Amino acid sequence: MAMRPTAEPAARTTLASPMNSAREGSLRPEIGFTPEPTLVHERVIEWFEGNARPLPWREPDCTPWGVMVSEIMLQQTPVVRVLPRWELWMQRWPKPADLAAAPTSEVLTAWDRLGYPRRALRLQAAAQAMVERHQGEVPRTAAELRALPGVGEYTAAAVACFAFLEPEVVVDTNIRRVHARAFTGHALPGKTYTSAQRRLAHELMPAAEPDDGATACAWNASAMELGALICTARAPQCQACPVADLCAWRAAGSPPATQEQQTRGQGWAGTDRQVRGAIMAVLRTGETVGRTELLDELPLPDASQEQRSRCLDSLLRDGLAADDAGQISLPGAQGSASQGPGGPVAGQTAGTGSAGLAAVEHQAQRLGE
DNA sequence: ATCCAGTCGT
DNA sequence: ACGACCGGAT
Repeated sequence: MAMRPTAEPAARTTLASPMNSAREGSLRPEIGFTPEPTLVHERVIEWFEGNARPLPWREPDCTPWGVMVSEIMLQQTPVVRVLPRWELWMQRWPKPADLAAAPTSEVLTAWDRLGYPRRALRLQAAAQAMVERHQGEVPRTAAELRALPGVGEYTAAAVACFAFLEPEVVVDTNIRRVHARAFTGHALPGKTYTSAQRRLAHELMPAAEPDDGATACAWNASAMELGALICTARAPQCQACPVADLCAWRAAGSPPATQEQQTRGQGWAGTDRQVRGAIMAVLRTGETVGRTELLDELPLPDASQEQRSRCLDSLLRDGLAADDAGQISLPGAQGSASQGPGGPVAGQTAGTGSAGLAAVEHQAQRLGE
């Protein structure tokens, strides 16, 4: 696992591909032109070396805990909104044990307006589970990570890969889109992650030596970054894409997304999510208020009494709020202690400037020490 | 209205 | 497999 700093980048090693034997691609009747994965790997990884954003959780000195915190915060949340919260979070709770011992009210306040605050609850529950089951350390394997609260298929693979260089198949919304365009020839991947897409993602992984996760991780990080910066959902920057000439979607004439591929909007105004968010915004100020006053002061004139009440009850059930004899506040002490029936959701149970592949290499170094 | 490094319960 | 779950920006 240990890689010397002067070692040749993993991307330079020969990449074997199980798919096509042709040098540049193949013509499949039902799809059209399909590029040779090996060539795409080489191009995208090289592009990543010079174009990756210098994100702190990709720095060589970032701990696995820092990687994990970033992955949770980044769920359905853009990088620019995560950055400041992540910095404060890591400064305040540099290890899982620190977060595990923190008052939940402080955890939710620090989460601020990142959205989906149940993620903060689950992250604290995950930290507590790591203290109990993993000696306060972030576990190394995707299977162990997957068992933690708030860690799904994507996050388990991402933490195992980016923090420990495990050769996991990482598939997020960016990567699904890159695959859909470059290899399947579709404008968008569709709403649901299908088994066919999962199979394709596995087939597309570079086949490196069994013990070398660096190449797999470089491909994961590179494809993700390409989707985030170039192969974006709308107005992709194909003129700056390193594989524009290999892209199946481009080869097909860049057909627009079909109705099937469109993602239905979730809506916001008038939803319970908006009302819950408004309640949480009040509680985050640190205020402790009577149930009636709290519901009355919500800045949502269109929300019915019934909806307000229902949303507060759901927050109490989720462990995002606490009710002390009619006085509502953020939940006080650590995580699971005194909650309503059922308990809280959490329950128990790049080198500085250019970063890029250099960061992956440095991670390898650190792990080898 | 759509998108964003998704997860969870039904 | 589908909907709920936050919030800001385009």
